Amino acid sequence: MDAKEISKAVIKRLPRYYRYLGELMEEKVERISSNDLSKKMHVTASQIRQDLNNFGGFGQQGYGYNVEYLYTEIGKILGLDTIHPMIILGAGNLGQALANYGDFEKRGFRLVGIFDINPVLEGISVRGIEIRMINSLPEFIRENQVEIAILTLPKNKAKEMAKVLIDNGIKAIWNFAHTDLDAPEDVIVENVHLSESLMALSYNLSQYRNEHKENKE
Amino acid sequence: MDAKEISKAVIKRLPRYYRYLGELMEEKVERISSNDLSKKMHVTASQIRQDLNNFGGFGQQGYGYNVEYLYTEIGKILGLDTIHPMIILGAGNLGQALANYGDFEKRGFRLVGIFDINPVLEGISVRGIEIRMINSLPEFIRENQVEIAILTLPKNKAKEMAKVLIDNGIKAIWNFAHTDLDAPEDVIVENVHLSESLMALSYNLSQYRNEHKENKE
DNA sequence: TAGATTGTTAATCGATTAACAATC
DNA sequence: TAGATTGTTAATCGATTAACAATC
Repeated sequence: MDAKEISKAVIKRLPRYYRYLGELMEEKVERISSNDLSKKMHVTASQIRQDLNNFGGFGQQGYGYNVEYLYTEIGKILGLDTIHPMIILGAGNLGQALANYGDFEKRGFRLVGIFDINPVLEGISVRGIEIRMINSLPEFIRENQVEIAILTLPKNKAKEMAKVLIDNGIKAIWNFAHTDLDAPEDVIVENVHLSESLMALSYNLSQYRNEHKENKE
Repeated sequence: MDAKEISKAVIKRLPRYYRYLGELMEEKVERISSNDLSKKMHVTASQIRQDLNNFGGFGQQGYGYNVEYLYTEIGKILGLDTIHPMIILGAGNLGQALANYGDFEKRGFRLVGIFDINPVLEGISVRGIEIRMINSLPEFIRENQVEIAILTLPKNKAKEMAKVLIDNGIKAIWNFAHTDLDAPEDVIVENVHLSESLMALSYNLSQYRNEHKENKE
């Protein structure tokens, strides 16, 4: 009874609603209409109402949406009302940067371990968490009920380590390696391919230049 | 005469084609059909042919696509055949991690400067590039013809600094700050909202759990 | 009550997939 | 030439927008 499947596009927009609602709360705004929110966010009011109604009627006719209530509800939908024990695999620059990013913690993402394959790093602490070696990974995942693994290893190691993670029962992988991972259906993989994002930027840059070249000749 | 507008969805897929073609080259594969590539990438062959034909007929009937040729052509489309001088704004953990990421360089993204607002960091070198203060930014952008700014400042500083960048002629901003930026149409903004990506992962995690709860009771 | 604004259905738009003639 | 595979048109599918009755 999983009702209607929610489209990926809708899911991707939810965190942005959540962010704007958080800002409205900081500004002590109590209620907002889909129309006002649409102007702030540069989307259509219709899309906002459609998106929210996938999850239930959070608004009230003639009134709009209660900001705090909607914020909380979207938080629940996103699973931010639960603690998610999380490890980092790859204690390089990016891994350490993510380890040092404190905001995750307050959304329920609790970093409990950092792992690497390089013995030189063993025992070094990042944000009070000491770097462990891969051989202790299986036991650690079980004992700490780790759900999420952040994968910041180089691509040649990533696929192999993803397998280890999956074999040991990890539920989700946040993948920063420049490769696609093979994972069974019940393991969630969310990719952050930074170089691909930069290439998209680069495309738009070249594109804009070409479009405006003729006019200048 | 900018012909037909290419959809954003297509652009987002190009870097992935580029990555797979690069891997095929490493494996010394000379040619590939849309059908074989579609199996590797888990997309439809039809989509591959449609996508590529937005930019021209790169294939040959009865033969398929020449891997190296297609790789080069997609590289050109993405603007990877040009040098893009680039600066980082925000020398925190993430900024330094990106500075240390060497792969950008070989795609034409040349890091020429790192800036911060914290005077303590002034003069410290990251990857041979010393951290500069914001007051020298305008002159630096002009003299080095900087095109791209990587914005890794905290969100309260990001909007303000984006304005400085734009006023001084930056062409594109790769935005890692947890906020949307206001930019005129001719300035490209590519957002990387890491926490939103993690929330999407979290949603899928909760979702999967809910779908399988009933079965276990 | 009258005005405002949602929830929801219907219409439109765009993107993906299927099909096949063209052609190497 | 026969077989393979593209480029491209047509069909389908899904997502976005518009419209409006329901209702606070």
